[in-house]
Amino acid sequence: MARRRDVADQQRRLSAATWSVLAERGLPGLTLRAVAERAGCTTGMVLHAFADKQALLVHARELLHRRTGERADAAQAAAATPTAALRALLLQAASPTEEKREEARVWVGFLAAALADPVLADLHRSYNRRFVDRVATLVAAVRPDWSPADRATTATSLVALVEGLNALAAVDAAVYSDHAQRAALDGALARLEPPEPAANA
Amino acid sequence: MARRRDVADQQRRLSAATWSVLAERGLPGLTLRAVAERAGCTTGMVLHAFADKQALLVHARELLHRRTGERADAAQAAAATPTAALRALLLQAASPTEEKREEARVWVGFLAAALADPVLADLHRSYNRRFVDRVATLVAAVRPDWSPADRATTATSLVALVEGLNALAAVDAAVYSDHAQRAALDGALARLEPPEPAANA
DNA sequence: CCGATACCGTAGCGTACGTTACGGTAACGC
DNA sequence: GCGTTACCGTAACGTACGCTACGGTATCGG
Repeated sequence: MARRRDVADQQRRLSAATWSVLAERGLPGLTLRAVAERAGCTTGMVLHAFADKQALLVHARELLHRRTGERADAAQAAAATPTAALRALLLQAASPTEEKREEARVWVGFLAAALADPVLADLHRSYNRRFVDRVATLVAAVRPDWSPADRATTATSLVALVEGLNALAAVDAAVYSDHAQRAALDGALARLEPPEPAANA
Repeated sequence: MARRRDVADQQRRLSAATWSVLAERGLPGLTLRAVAERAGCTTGMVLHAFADKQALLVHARELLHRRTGERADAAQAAAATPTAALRALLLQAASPTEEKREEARVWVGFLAAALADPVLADLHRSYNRRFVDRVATLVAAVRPDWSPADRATTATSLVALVEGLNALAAVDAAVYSDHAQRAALDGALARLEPPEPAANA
């Protein structure tokens, strides 16, 4: 062995460069040359660290999942009740932060890329199902009286609404404004909270 | 002038070839060479009819809009009441037809492409707002007692839910099955139909 | 019946991409 | 201290893309 440089630091710098390119140029702009230029190295080193373009794509997809996952964890942890946690988890996805807009754009890009790339499609399914499970768990905590089928339907509906809002807001921020997104989620969440814990029907 | 061949027929054949390529290879596969090969001609003629790659993209985007618009018209026309029309319009978007899966995939591709192409972004905004207006009109007919703000929120929510379901179903048909999509839309539409036309609250 | 003209196929240019082969260089073992 | 070895920059190859220049061909006007 010889010349052992800081592999972890390289990986970190490449991750930062990858996300920087993704946020600025979108997924079609995520070329090996762009990542190398942003990281201050050459394509040789990038391919030495990733071996393949698809490995870079998988890494970038994991970056997106980690970002959204950490934010979801934080939103859930800050809430006291399951109802508040569910609300925080979903509303956190509809915020006017530029960081969120970046993530929404990147998410749309990966969604489109997954249509032609089976590996990315598997990743997308896995991550999305994890999100659905997260929402379904909170829904079960909020409404344990509902049937599992109803809870599952509610969870998938909420996820579809959130992702739909994010995807549409990425292109039309005027119609799908922050206010519109919050109002849409409030309306959907209203079906979970009965006005009074009285007798059913 | 000399040699006037059937321009309309050429346009029709190119449209069919364009959609065929789009459905099969997705938007990244929509190259001039692919369209030419599918239409049985060469890139020279394609560029003679479209002058530019972006003109082909715009034409393809209009094709998608026309397809979805015609289907929406048919769904609305077959319904008797505004409630049924709204339901038919939204449910029509959630059907197990392979044709619909194609359209959903193409829609996702154009959504992602709009993030980097201002022309496609304008088209997307225009078409999507037309869809929102269509839904909003039906919502206004169903619930004239609601405020315009509530009706607008409901319309954008329904559109976001439908597009989110379609986009997610394009990648994960198991979780977002036909049954799941119908159940999600039924739940969202339930908020529009009060159980009895009794007094408010 | 023939020249002019609109049409379109052929071929290729320039570019950017992923990928690879190779050489230089710096670090570790002995 | 030096040879070995891992590491990475350089350069280029092959491919596919959008696009264009040019020439052949079929069609219409006279």
